[in-house]
Amino acid sequence: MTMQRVRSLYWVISDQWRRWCYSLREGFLSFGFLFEEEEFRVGVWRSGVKWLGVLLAEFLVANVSEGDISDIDWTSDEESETNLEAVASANPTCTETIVGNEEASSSNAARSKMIGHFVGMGFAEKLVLKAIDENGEGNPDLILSCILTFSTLEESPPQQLSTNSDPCSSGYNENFLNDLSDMDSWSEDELEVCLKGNDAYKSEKHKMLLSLAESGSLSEKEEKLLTLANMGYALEDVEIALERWPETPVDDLLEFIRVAQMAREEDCYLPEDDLKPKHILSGSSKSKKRKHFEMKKNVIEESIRLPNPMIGFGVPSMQPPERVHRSLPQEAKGPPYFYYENVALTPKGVWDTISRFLYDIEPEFVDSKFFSACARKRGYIHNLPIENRFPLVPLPPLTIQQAFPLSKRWWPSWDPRDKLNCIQTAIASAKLTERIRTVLERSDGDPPEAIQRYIMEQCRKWNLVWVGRNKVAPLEPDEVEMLLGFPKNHTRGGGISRTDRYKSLGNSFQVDTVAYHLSVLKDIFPHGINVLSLFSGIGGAEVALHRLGIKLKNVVSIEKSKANRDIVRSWWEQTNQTGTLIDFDDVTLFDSARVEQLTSTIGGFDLVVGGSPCNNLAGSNRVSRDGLEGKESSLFYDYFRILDLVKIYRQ
DNA sequence: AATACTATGAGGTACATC
DNA sequence: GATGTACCTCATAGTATT
Repeated sequence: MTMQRVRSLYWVISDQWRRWCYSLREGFLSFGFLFEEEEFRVGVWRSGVKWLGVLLAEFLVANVSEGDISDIDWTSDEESETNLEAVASANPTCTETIVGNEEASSSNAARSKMIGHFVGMGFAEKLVLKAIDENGEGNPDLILSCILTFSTLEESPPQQLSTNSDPCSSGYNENFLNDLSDMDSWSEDELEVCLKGNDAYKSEKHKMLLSLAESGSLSEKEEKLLTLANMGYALEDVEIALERWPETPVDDLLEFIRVAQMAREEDCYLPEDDLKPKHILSGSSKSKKRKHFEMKKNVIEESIRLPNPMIGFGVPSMQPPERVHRSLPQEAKGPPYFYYENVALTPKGVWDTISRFLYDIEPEFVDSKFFSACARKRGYIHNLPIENRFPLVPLPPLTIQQAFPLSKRWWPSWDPRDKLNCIQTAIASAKLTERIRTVLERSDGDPPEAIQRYIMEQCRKWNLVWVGRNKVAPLEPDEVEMLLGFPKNHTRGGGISRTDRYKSLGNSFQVDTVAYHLSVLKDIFPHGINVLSLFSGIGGAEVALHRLGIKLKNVVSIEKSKANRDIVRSWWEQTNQTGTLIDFDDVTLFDSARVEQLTSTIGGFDLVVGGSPCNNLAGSNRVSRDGLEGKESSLFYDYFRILDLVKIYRQ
């Protein structure tokens, strides 16, 4: 790793404080790097580039936090552990260490936990202590906000490297990076780590392993090591890979190693070649390297692709895809189980970000057309088992003709549709359908092809169905309810307008799809579950669980719209639920105190379910399709925040 | 004041063709 | 590969009507 490479790292923070902190806590350093004036974000889902980032980060952490770099002006205050230590504490054991150093007189375990929590997020302990002293320990959100204020006051977030030397701010990054380039300050040990890719080191270690193998005293890990080394891979790479993913099969390790090698190949462009491991460079021409580089770029852009057919891990009506097993990272495993939903066709990079926050779990993209007569392409990220799912019965109609048998009589032969498009929040006006009718009445029999094309275009655009001779109409609200799997008149009453019914329905889950995924909970929780439902809307998740026959013990529902809350409340009473329904209106105000209180009251949430606002992601939005940072869609981060709190308090 | 209507494309994916 | 074609999308803001 050349120092030039290290210098080109920069930290993606600026106005994105929260993400940075959380990513840090998750163990993924959320930084990017610049290469030839192009920006690369690190941490892209399942792309080799993330691994490159992890590799770089581990290198930095290993070599700096453990070493004694005397000329870095961290601080004169020994209490300040520096944020860098917190970076190291992306490894949870390190967090514990820091908490453990906390004076034993601090018998208050909650305080300790709290400090550890924030330090683990990457804040300097000094700031954390200060914030806790000022705010007490009762309200973590307040403390977080206070810490952020301190941090912001003490620095201006670096877009580029500068010379900020404040140890309590991210200025440490800059010092740390700049000073890394100063080789004089490196201890011999550190240099040895840098150099250990060279041939001498490699062959010696390799020889040692070979001799151990002869005596038959190799551990499983060493055996893997030797296997890969014999295949010609650098021991250095194999060791790093094995250390990080000890349980990983050899095939996956190979991919990691390949990425590591590509990382070093990139370094070939840079002037300082001294530290380069020679075994990787031999015979690689510049054009070949360029090819690699471009390939990696594509990896970023195409890191998440939609499956075709869009059936996720399988749907009832089709043969399951080849892959029927998945392994989740330890930290993602339930309980609590969680289920997150949003539109599949977002602006680029959005699902990468969402996945990165939700434990790097691969999104399951499913089109509800396999569960309903209407399409609904959505992505779901969850930690539920994917074996032994079962669908709701009765199976809903899967074609327009089955769903609307009366329409057959009026359906013209030149309208080939058997599925409706995605149900949205607005419907066609009566003017449009009237226009279509008058156009059609001008011609006997089939209209001219141009007219047919126009009408088909409008029918697809507005999801129109044939309801009479020459007469098309938008779906009625109760028909939408049926297509989405809700009971008839679910959204009726309560003073809600027709327009708002369409809006609420258009923003909802497709119940059969969600229920199919949630069905595995029935065996896990035979006596019922406690549900935290964020962005509940008209209660798609609740209806799905109820229809699955899963008893709802306690449901805490957070929904902004009063009309929607009333709908869920009304449904709750109509269905004679024996559990308790508690509702809140503002997800941003749902803080740790509430989570703690509710957790202790009901005994822990078993499921956190929700689909965060899509309006800044959805293609229909021509005004404010701003991506995940949009006004409403950024509430996704609250989903993550609250899920995180639920996990903390459930322990 | 509440509700209904209307104008407003970009940004993708998927597939065929060259 | 490059290019062209067909198709689809959990919406919003302003205006008109009830």
